[in-house]
Amino acid sequence: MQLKKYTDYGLRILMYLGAKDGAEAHERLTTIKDICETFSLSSNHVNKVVHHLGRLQLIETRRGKNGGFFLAKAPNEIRLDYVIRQLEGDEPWIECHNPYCVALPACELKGIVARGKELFYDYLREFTLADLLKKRGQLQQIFSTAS
Amino acid sequence: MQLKKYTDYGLRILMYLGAKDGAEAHERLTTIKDICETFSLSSNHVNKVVHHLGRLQLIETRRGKNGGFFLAKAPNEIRLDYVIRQLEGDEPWIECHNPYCVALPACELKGIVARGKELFYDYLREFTLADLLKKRGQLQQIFSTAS
DNA sequence: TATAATATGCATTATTCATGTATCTTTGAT
DNA sequence: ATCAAAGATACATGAATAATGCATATTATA
Repeated sequence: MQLKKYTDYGLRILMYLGAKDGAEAHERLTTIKDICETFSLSSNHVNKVVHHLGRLQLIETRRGKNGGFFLAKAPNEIRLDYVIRQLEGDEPWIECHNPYCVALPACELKGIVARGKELFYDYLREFTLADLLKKRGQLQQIFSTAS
Repeated sequence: MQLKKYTDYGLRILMYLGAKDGAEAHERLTTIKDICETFSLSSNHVNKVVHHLGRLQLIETRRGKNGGFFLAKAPNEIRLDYVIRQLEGDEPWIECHNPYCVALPACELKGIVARGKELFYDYLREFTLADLLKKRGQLQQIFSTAS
């Protein structure tokens, strides 16, 4: 029971972009290479996450020379429940059908777990990317000296 | 992001035993074979889960001929948060150390996710095995005609 | 037109969960 | 006593999915 690295990487990318938010346009432009060097990750996976964040319209991506990506919304408009739900995938946390469980018609469990899952996301809903940037200065410093 | 089948099987076993709770001693005695036939599961995995439930003192196991296992506590004393935490393992839902994340010193995320996880378990804490047995009659019927 | 960036699809590897096989230990029945 | 039936235990194998790698297409700019 753990979030995927995929999701984790997505959040780190948003934090990286958020730390630059408000800077000049050309300063904000970040490449996959930047992310990989900063967090010591392989470019393939990051590539896919960036693409996904683009499809979700959380970031804007620019192809071609001098391309890159940047936040498409203000940090306080990017809710954590949405990001995690989307990157993680939103399947039930308990599998009643694989293999099929005979108790299913009389089972109270699936509802309880499903409600618990919603409470988890309800809590995340209270936070946005802006909350992840409380120590923005420190993050900027970390990111500028990493790589 | 999903509970393990291992955990799921554990809960099903408890439901099976709970449906029999209160019956004569020899009626309550259940074997791994019974469980496997009822839920169409392989005995190996169930074996391990039963052993685990025994170590947790949620069930009492009896080796040897005419052995088996049965609930060691009343259903309303078996809290779901405990069962799931123990069977599932209680690691953090986000991995900051694999690979190590440079943002860690200034990261607000791990705390938020950890708190969300606790809210999930806090909710489960409101329920016991007894709550999974609301439709006890129906469950008994299902279990007696399955296999 | 060359180059540097993302986009995309497919292949491979790694990890973890699930399952299988074998054998040991315990206990009751014959 | 011995046998058989049950869980206990250790190790091996298989399956699923996540993570990573590779190749190439597409796009945009200098």
